[in-house]
Amino acid sequence: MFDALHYLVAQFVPLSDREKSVLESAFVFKQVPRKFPLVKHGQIANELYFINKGMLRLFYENDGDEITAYLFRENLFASSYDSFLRQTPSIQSLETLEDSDLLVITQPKMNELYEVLPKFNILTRKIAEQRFINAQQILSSFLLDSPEERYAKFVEQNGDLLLRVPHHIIASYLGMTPVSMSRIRNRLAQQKR
Amino acid sequence: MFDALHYLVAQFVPLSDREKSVLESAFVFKQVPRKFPLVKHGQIANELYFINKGMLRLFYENDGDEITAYLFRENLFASSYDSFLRQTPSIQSLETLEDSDLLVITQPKMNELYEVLPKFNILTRKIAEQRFINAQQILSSFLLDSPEERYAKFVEQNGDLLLRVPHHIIASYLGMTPVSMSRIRNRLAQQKR
DNA sequence: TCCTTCCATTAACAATTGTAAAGAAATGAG
DNA sequence: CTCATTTCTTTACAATTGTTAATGGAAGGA
Repeated sequence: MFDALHYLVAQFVPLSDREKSVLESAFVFKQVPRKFPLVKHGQIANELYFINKGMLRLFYENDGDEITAYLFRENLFASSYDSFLRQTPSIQSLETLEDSDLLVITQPKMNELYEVLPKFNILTRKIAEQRFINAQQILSSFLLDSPEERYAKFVEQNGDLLLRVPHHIIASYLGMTPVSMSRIRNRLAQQKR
Repeated sequence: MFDALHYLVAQFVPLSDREKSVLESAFVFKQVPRKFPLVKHGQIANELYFINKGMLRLFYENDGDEITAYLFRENLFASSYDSFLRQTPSIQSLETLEDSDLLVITQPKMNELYEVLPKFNILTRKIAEQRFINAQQILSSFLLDSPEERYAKFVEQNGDLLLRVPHHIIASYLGMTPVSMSRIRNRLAQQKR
């Protein structure tokens, strides 16, 4: 149950067996169905999720329709970070896209871990740094690439998601409408022929 | 010379007079002219800058033309963060937009500070967190707002920069061409009448 | 001060995107 | 298995953006 978590943590900071069990005890296993709301916008996010199985989507609610901010797959930590970090009402919502197996840690448990296991500071800092670098990469794609190039890069890096995630959710993640994405798909398919 | 720096640091973590002087001694004052290159893309960024006076721009070089990634004004830390944090070749360039007064700290000096002044960890973590939240805000503007709304928000928050920074540099920061930004300015000006 | 370079706007045209609506196909819940 | 819902694509039209080029004006360096 904790294999994937330990594997990820080990990439950032090595832990002894005893430290590993301390880490494990801070998490609670939770199985949630598809379309399950984990954070609603306006609420304060007080849980951080490690995804053992399934998929989560972080999204904005913009007068009626939903705009994807990020897609989290297996073996990633997911949360409405700004809300979780600063304990402020979230401007985003977090929901499962599939039936999911999650390891859940609460904000109070996090603070306990910081005291008992100082190395945990390094882990969260590195995760935050990675999130920043990641956000910057996505941002650069909006500045440097055309919608067509942005879609092409997405397929390169996350092609499998086209079969797992509804296209209109991917389209809003790429900053375009489903109609426009369908046209781009058509254009690229014809270029290949 | 260090007033603004101390003021910013105090917002994150309180320092004693002795700690302040330790902090000061890690920085070197540097006066650089307009259009001075601080980091060239491909190089590893080994300096972090606090801006006492002037203005810096972080930008991508995309076959010939330059796309603004961020504009740094007075009283901010500036750097090609991903390169500085991970000591990898920078994909961005950093340059002054005006004659600038900078406080410079090198990567080795930073590491010394971490050891002598443990509180420094908190400071850099919070700065990194702020940068992430900031990047996410900009990204959300690309997902949620039209180019026209994006320009309007920029004017609200950074209107003074319209008089300090060439418009084509702002346009690329907003993900549009100077021509399109000029049209948007025209449209918004007519709505006011 | 003069001269060169840079800069902002405008125009015209092509290309792309958004919007609204409709239909076909796939999916999920009971 | 069946039916209602969701999802993807296509079409037609309006609106916006990108591109290229030209102009007048501002700014910077010697």
